[in-house]
Amino acid sequence: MSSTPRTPRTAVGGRRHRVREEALAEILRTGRRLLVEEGPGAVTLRAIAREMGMTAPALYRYYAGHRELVQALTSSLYDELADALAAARDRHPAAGPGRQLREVCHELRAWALAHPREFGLLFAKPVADADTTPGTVAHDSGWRFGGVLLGLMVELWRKGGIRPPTGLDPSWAAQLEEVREHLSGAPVPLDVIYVFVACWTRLYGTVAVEVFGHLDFALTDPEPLFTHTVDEILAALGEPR
Amino acid sequence: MSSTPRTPRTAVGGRRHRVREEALAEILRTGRRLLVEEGPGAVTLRAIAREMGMTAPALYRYYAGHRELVQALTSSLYDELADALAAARDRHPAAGPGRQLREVCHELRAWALAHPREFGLLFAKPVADADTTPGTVAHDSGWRFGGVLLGLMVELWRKGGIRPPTGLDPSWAAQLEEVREHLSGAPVPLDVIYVFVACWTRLYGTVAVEVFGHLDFALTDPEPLFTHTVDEILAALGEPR
DNA sequence: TTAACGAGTTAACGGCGTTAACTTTCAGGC
DNA sequence: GCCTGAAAGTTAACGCCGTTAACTCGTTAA
Repeated sequence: MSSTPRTPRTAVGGRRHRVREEALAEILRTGRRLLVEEGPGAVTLRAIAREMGMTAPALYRYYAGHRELVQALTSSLYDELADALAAARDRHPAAGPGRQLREVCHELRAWALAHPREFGLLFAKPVADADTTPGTVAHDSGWRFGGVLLGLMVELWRKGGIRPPTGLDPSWAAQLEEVREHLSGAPVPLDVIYVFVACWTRLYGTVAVEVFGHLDFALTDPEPLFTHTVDEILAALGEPR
Repeated sequence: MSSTPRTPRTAVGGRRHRVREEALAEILRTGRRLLVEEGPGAVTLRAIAREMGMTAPALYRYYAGHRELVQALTSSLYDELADALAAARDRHPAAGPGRQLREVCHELRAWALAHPREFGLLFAKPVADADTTPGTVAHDSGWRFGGVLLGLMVELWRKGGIRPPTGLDPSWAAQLEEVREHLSGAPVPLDVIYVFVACWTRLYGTVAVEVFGHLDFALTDPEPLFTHTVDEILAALGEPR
């Protein structure tokens, strides 16, 4: 049995620690380049090591295996997407949550179209395919990403424009606690969260169906459809065009 | 160079032809079982051959390679899904296209939840990942599947309930010809096709986001959300609840 | 009857993830 | 200032994968 620790105890200030951080960053950089230039199938331990002038087993000093490396790459991409969305949100800080959410939606589509392979890695697969254990880092980064959308939706709810559908059987939504935990203490009612999820579903579907090419058969330019969908989403959140 | 023809010329009535057809069917059956029981990564030439008591190179008598085999599996799954949707459509033939489309939407979700791995193979990946050449059999089977939805939408359009959004810039939709070809001569206007695509996008997104587990964080039972979404889709097609 | 062909085999190549056993380099305590 | 131990990296190997080449065997059709 190998006695190598997963995360070696390098002094945080020391040189060794700095070199290790840079190696970790280069691994993710290389993996992403392979993902972008040659597709998800090319993100391979041996290929990454080759590009870095190393051999594959050396990567086990940094990640427990191929799956963990891809997981780390996924997390970093979630973070980057979250940053892009946050930047779009803060582009016009005084414009109000409606306008800001509109910007964020379009930024999501723009990011997906500019980085289709990355978007595919994040969203084009079952989040739990009997492999990825829940509660991982990817899960947290996913929350960072979704939090940008949720935060603006909460602001819109505070403005009072949301009219949740009446008569909804509240037989669902028991895990509200986790959502509320990530909403940092906003007592959002259940039916409003329902609206949030409905809007998120719609946004995701619109972007995914376009990026994954399932729309090529019908539309040459899906942009008007997207803008129209965002209009309807914002109308559902009490912010008509 | 190997001189083996891709599709040997076996007499269509003869015994040899029958045996070959059964072998082709068994390959797909085995591939699907591996997909369902062990995930997409287990659909392997060697594994399929092993299960069938053969060796991997023998499969090259039936498919040009791994990609073509998976493609054939994809097509057969599209066909099965199309059959399921058509059956749901014909369950209540006299109920009118609105009720029928409602049934079909719920059947789509039911099929996806009952066969998540298959659904993932069909929809959880870029349709053109620099590999799959367009115009293949999968493309045709995909049309068979989408045709069930499109057909009912056309019927709804004939009923006259659709109010397409006004003032849409028609800068999109040049490939209407291909859509019309598969609509078998129904002169559907552009803005109505726009409504079709918007509804299809919404339906796909709702099902996909649930099946791929991107909703687990918020909802324990997404069924009410789905029913509500179908209601809105049908309202957009002129068939309020 | 015989020649062609379909179906299947074995052997091999290169690439993959992963493990084991080894060497080298370097940081920190005596 | 040396020494020890851990971190970083190596080579070799195992079993998987897709794919190709060269071969055998049985059936079919002329």
